[in-house]
Amino acid sequence: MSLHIAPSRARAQVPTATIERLPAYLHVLEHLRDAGITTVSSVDLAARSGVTSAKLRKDLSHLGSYGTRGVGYDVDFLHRSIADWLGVRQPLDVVIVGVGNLGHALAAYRGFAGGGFRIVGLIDVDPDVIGRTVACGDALITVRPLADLEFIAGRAQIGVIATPDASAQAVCDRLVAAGISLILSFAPRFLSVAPGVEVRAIDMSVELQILAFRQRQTPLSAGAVSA
Amino acid sequence: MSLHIAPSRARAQVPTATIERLPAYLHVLEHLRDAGITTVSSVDLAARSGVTSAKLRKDLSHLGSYGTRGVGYDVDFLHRSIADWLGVRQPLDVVIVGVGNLGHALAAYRGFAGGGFRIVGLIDVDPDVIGRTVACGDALITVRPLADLEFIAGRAQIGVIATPDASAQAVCDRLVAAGISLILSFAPRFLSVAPGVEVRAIDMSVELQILAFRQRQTPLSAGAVSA
DNA sequence: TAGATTGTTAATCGATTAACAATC
DNA sequence: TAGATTGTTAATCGATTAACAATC
Repeated sequence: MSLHIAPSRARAQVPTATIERLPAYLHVLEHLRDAGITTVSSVDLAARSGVTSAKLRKDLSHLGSYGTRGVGYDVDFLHRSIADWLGVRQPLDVVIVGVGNLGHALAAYRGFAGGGFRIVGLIDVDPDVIGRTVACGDALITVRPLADLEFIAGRAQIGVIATPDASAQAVCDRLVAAGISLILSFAPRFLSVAPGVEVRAIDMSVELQILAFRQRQTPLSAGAVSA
Repeated sequence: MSLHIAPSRARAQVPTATIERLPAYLHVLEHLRDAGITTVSSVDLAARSGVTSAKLRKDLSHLGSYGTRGVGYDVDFLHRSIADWLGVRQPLDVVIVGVGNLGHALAAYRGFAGGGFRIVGLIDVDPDVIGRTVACGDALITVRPLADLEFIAGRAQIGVIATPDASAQAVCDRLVAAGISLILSFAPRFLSVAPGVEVRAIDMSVELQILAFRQRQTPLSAGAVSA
């Protein structure tokens, strides 16, 4: 990586692969903390996260030096350090477009609050759904019509697309036009967006296909236990 | 990769990264086919899939030679070839444990049938939900009690865990004990399983955190447009 | 001091990319 | 033939791993 551009914020580039694992560590650390465990070794934490200890130590070493040789990591301190580093402490506002079964499931999802996210808006087109109140963590949010999308999106940083496939691209375009640059999509279609907008797409069917194929290709497990 | 073991089924190992992209190509090809487009170039197909054309050609080259130089790929032939190769033609049976909002969303998901999956069972603990009939694609499936898990699992190859976090590991253990070796989990916790069992976990909160962080780290887009 | 465990090094492995010869 | 596009090569890049010196 050597895209020098700009006065460069020194923070030595952390590998993508590492970033994608950090939330998992965070989650395990929360479990440990809740269980009253105060210290953990890289071997233990790694096993609970489904990675090797070498990989875990390498990952953490990119963020800094948070452990004590001969002892391990302080659960609470490491958790705070990673959370700070990821920027989880400063919650991001989320708008969900499409309040069907999936939208409801997402709204009800307890993990959001803990992960530093706050649902600030729910949008749908169905007259039967518009106006209904949905419990999102502690808050009660009223479902608003599609016409209000721009207004609501203006208050959010993240847009979640949980609409049918056919409407996904249109919704995506409107979200981007309203200033959203982070989109999580559950529609089984590739969304094209302007440069600078980050899209992460989850397609259940694709996930199942990958899973099914992996098994077929490795009939005699090569270590198994995945995250 | 050189894990020689066993009489080795020659089929030259295809890279994991390639396998994970194949379902996306498949999906775009379906769109093209439905739109009546019969031929597509690697540049076009790649753009619609969110990858570079070099990567696409390299990926396809691992499966075989399905294009025509100077012309491109026949949409229908390439689709059939990839589908055959992935083994999508022979549908896999799925049991979903946990029929809350997420379970319902999964059951209603149209993409499953097209992707070569068939839902054969729904399990829940809630007396209000047990006995209810849910439309899964064409089929109507009745939600059965947790006690029936082993019976239903015996008829399935894939288990989907859509229960609350607290029950996930227990359900996972029972699925594995019942002979399931492919598990897709939506519980935000790491599941430990015996070697040979493949687990793929999707945690919405983790997905959002990765998304949010990516944006923070690349303030001036480095190409953007992701799959 | 002896035992334990981190943080880092260097070697290996796998994935991406650009370029182009082969060929329609 | 001229133009287009594949399939493959070789170079680059990034991620994983094992081993160990540093240090509690």
